[in-house]
Amino acid sequence: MDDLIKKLSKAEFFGKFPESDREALAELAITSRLRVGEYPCYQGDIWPNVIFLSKGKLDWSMISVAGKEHVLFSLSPYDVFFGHSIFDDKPMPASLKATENSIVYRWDRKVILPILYRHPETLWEIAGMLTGTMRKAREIIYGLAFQPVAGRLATLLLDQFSDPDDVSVERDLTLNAIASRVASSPEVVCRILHQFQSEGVLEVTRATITLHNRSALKDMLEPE
Amino acid sequence: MDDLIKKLSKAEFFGKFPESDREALAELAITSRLRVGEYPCYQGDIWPNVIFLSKGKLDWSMISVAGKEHVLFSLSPYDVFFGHSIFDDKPMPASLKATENSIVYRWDRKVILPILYRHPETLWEIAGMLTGTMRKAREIIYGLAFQPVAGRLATLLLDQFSDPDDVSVERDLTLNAIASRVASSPEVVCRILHQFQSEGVLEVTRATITLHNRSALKDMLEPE
DNA sequence: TTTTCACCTTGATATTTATCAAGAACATCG
DNA sequence: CGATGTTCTTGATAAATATCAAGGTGAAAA
Repeated sequence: MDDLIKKLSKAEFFGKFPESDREALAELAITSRLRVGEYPCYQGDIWPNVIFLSKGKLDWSMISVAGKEHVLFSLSPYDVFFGHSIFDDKPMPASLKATENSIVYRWDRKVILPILYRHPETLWEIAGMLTGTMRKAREIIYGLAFQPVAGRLATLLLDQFSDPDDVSVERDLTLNAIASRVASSPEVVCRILHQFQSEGVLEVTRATITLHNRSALKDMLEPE
Repeated sequence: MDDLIKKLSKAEFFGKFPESDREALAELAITSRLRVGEYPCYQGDIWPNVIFLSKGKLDWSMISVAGKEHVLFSLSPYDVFFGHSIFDDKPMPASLKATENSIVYRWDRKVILPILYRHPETLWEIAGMLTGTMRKAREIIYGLAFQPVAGRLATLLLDQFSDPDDVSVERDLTLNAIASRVASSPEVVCRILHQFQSEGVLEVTRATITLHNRSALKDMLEPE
């Protein structure tokens, strides 16, 4: 419990709250333990909640009528997520799916709204968070509208190698997982990865990816 | 001036404000007249403003490094738009472009923020508006990730024929304009339009489009 | 150690989409 | 009314992507 209070203080959003509010939040939180593959919230649900991810990983993903999945982004520990329905009571436009065993704290609108209203700046901060998500969505649209699969894959890789010193990463994503993030198929991803390899940009083995030429990936995105 | 106060009261967002606030807003608004093709805000600008469109039409669109344009949605009279920068001081992710001669009222953050803070519920409403745009973005992503051009075109047409009684619309969009909304090229749009015609779904002339089979368009989106 | 299973890899092929080019239809303006 | 410029249309072609199928690889479980 004290543990949760401390964790909340590390969250970008709740960190700005006064300690007393965090205590109240910790008091009211509903804890869930999620197994890999479970969905705390499913596309189409009315789900007026706020969650705080304490441990694990959640994917925010859409599922098409044909059954394909597209992962828009993931939540990591200390992330806070506001369900769309909390603002407009309409169905959720995508699903949350646990890709690791996770621990999640949840508050219903009825519970959290009074606390949020204690300090109006908080409400303004919410708009800031939502703007952040809108910017992410914009990047996704940009990729889909203007870039070929190779470009989207390059973006994803640059994201994985975000630390300029890292030249090698464990492959924690399967080809299927990658495909569902770049809106393509595992076969195509496989081919492009090997094409990058043949161009000397990187090296793939079953367990790792080693980056040899970061700027080649960047140039692919902003030609010049 | 009184005119503006009255118009503001018809806006979804400002309509919920007390009259006195609308008066203050009308007082502080900066008016711009825009010609077709002008950009009140350009992708990359820091633009911490709120605008109210009184007359005309504005497109919210992204431009790729290669120079292609993708229109995400349009603003119509009485729409209110919050520039992303107002929440996070970062560059705007897309541009606003006048596609008709327009009249726009604008408030800078410094000016409007005190008024918004008068009533905290207002701040919550903002989150609701942003959620609305996020839902639009979600639809766009869904189209790009899961649907072929024909499907996106079908969605756009159903949108144009939103009134179930309308079977014929003036073509106010050129093939180029349509292409930049479905992220494709005018040639491809032209072909698909004629393909729809040959299937008896609709009829295209230079000036109008007549819908013969609305459900065929819908079935295209949700196969079954 | 063998079995099993999920994942990766590659080829062959079909489909979709983009692009280039050229001509036709139409509207506008002098 | 003719000239001009934009928009539409269509063909030919190339490129990108999806899909199906089959076999390979490695890790974990029995």
